[in-house]
Amino acid sequence: MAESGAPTQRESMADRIYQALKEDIFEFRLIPGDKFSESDIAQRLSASRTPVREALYRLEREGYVDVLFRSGWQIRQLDFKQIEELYDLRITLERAAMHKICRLDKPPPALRLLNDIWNPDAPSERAFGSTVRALDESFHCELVAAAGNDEMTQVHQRITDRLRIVRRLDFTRPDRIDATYREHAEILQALIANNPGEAAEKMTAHIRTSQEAVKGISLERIREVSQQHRRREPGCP
Amino acid sequence: MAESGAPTQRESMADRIYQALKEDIFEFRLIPGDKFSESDIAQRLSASRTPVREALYRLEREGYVDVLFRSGWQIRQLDFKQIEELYDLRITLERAAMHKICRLDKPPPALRLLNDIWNPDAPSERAFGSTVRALDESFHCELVAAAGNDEMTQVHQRITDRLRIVRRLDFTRPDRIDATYREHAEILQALIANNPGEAAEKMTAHIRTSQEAVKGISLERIREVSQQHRRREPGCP
DNA sequence: TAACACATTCTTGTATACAAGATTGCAACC
DNA sequence: GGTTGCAATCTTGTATACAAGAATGTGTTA
Repeated sequence: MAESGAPTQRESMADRIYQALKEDIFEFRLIPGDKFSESDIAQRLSASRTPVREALYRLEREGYVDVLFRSGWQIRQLDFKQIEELYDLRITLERAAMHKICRLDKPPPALRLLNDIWNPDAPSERAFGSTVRALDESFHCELVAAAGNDEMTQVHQRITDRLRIVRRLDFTRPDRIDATYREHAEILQALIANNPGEAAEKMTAHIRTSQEAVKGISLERIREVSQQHRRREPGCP
Repeated sequence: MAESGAPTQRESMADRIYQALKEDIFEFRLIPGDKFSESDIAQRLSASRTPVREALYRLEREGYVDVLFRSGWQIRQLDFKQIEELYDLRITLERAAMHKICRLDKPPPALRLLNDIWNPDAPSERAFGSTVRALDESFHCELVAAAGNDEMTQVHQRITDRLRIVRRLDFTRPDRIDATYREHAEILQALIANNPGEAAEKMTAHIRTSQEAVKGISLERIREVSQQHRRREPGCP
């Protein structure tokens, strides 16, 4: 649905700023601890403070930034307890999705489509690097969406966004990529065989692996990656 | 925790307006379909448009109002599919909470406290009417909180808020109050007996009952109740 | 009466002005 | 050097001004 039918309003300035800032965070151009003021952003993005504030408050409610009363804004620090809890909640939702999918009248088309990706006939069709990361994310999101509860899908999407930053630091080791293909394939097989219990167990184990990998992350690691990114695409803030 | 220790900032105007509007919605002073402008609210609450907008956008993201481009704001219509999905998600979360509670090292104190309320030694200690409604809400919220995942608790709280409007129209028939006491007591007994499966099943059935009761709700019913409220406390918008 | 044209009013979205207070830099002093 | 006092600057929170366009009411015409 590109450019959906209702052109009630062009994308507002506030939306653009929101998107831009969120991308800055995901791309490590803004990292935890970075401080800035509303005027900084407004100047950089050629806007006034009003839409900037709107975007920032949205990001604040979603957990990405903190506002310090009369002392500027700050990219929120990593909170490892929170990350654990978000993973935990993700597991709860995705397990529930497994059961819901198996209770559907007929298997959703997404199952076949995903199976084509993760059970490729020719192993050479496998993707690499950052593509796998994006594919992995959409695997989980599409499975939850296939369960048919939009509210659940939205909550899950918000969690996925929130965890993207730390997950970007994983997904480097090739053995994990191999394992991801294998585990996704097994989950899909269990779903197609209408075995929700097995699918849920395999999904739990799969996510726990990711959760474990993320535990080693530190602010230093983020700084490193941020530096690498900056060197590759210079001229940014 | 009244007036928590960090007086970093007095409650902002935007916060006050947000709370006031949310209460207006919960108390049926604003009902689905009602239209108004930012200036209306600003004048009524003696503020400027800026904090009003902030509050409104927050309410919009939480699903309570819609902004119509250059045509004012509107209390969001009831969406029965969404209500179904929210109930469904609530069941998912509360079932998960049952299992989490039983996996804790030792039973949380909340269990005993809740048991004192819902398994009262003397049946005469039972609460009535709107008190039961509030107690029921906190029963569910506190159980989820007892599971120990703050992120889950927050998501659940948001869902609870969102469903409060329709749940207020339930909880009138005395037989439902009796049943609520019985069902809550049974859930707590199952938890104390460390039987998560049974607790989850009973919780599911309990919530489904509420979900069914809510299905009969219509906009007309809300209008009626709104009129009653207005008559009782006149002088409001 | 019904329908159309036009002008007025109203609405949001954005930009800017102002207020209260936090932060910071610097000079003076021990 | 280390600390204190103070003023200049910066910051958010709120109020207001303006712009583009939607909604509405009114007068006119048939």
